[in-house]
Amino acid sequence: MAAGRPRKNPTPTTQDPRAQIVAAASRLFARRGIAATTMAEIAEAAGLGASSLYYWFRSKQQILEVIVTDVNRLPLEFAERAALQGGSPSVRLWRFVQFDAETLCAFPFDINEIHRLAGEDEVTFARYWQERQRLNDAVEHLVAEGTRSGDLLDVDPRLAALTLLANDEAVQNWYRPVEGIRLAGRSSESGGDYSPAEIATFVADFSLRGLLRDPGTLPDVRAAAATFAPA
Amino acid sequence: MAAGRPRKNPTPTTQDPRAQIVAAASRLFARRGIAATTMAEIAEAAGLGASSLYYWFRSKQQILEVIVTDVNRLPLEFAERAALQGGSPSVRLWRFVQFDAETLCAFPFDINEIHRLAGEDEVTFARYWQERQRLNDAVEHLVAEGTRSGDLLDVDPRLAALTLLANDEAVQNWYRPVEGIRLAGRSSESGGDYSPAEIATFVADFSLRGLLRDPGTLPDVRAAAATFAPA
DNA sequence: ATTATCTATAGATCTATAGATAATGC
DNA sequence: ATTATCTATAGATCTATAGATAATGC
Repeated sequence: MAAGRPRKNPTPTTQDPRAQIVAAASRLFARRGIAATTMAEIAEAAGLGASSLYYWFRSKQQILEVIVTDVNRLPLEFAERAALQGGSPSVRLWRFVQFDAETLCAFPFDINEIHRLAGEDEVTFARYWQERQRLNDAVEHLVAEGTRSGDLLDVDPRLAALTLLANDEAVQNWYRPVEGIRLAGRSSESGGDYSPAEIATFVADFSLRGLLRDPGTLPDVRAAAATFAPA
Repeated sequence: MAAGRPRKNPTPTTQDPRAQIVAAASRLFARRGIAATTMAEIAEAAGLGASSLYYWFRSKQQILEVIVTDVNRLPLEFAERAALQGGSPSVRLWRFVQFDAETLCAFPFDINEIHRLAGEDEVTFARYWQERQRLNDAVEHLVAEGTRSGDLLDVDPRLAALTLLANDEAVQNWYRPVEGIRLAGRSSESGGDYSPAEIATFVADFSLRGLLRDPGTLPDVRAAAATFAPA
């Protein structure tokens, strides 16, 4: 209908087109895959004509770049805040794994597809790779600390960090909060569904038990993690 | 140059076009993603003209269907053979996880993308979902058995099975045997690379430690698993 | 004047088919 | 006659740009 310029300064406007485009693209990327989503679909979902999209973003990659930043940023911020909040290395690690897994449940992108696309354009995704690096390093560092303190087994800290992060992301391989998408798991009659928090706690328990020198201390770790949970 | 019909009966011919197409498509799907791979690229990689491909396969989905069957079939066969070979539930589980993780290292498809595409066409991929089901059930059953025997902790067997399978597949999120693809992990100067066997063993140890009632028995489990390894 | 939208469309690419052509086996 | 390939191309779709148009703030 009407063309023209919407309000901008009065309030930061929840209608900000960039934010709406990003939100629409997020939903579509998660549901149909990034490569399979067209600019026209994104535009329509954001309530724009197909070509108006190019006024805000020059390409699909640039939309993806904005989205994808959060994948690393949220866990990274948590990891760095958690480091300050204290607690033993294993407590901090439990907290991190629980947060990371739960975050990724709510963020159902295909990490593999993201890595592929981000790998094809290292310029646009420079920040992504940089933060990904920091995340890897932070977790590796935390594991190494735990090993040194005697909390954790004497594992290869880098391999352990990669495995931990991959396992958190792996939840995506079968958990789908989006409707209309078939679950990899059996939709059995009883108890077919799990909540993100439930899944994340399971993964955190599972992971820590896999690393703790004395797995019997897991209940204490869990309790301590709950107490100190950063806001 | 020359058109015409190549030999067929004399020997089963390692040149079988179907097999070559599938092999070429596998490589491309793994490297560039399924959605991003065109029929023309597959044809060229298989040494065919773009249109000759349609003589063998009517669509990309039908090529994928052939490929994707192995993702479930190999672990499934292993799981069912392993069940006959005996050993305690935890020994069989260790063996399975090690095999599954190592297999998936050599099979670098994006499981998430496969699930998405296979979910969009349940007719073509009926067999895939059916075998996927059996695999889930087999692992769930194995975990339940271990819980009953007292080998394993009293976990939710379905959630544990989903997590185990997802973790094996998660190795794909950072392990890439294909050249030219950037690793998610840090390419640190020293010891940046791990072999599939090494990774799979780490994952199996990690997973079993996460489930064993007495993680101290892990070395025994490992030793027994190695001894009884099915051919 | 600036900001943001629209219509229209060029150009690239991709899927899939039609129909000609060639080699082999009967 | 059958099997398998090729060339050529129609038709669909997608990206991205050009240029007109409209609303707002100065």
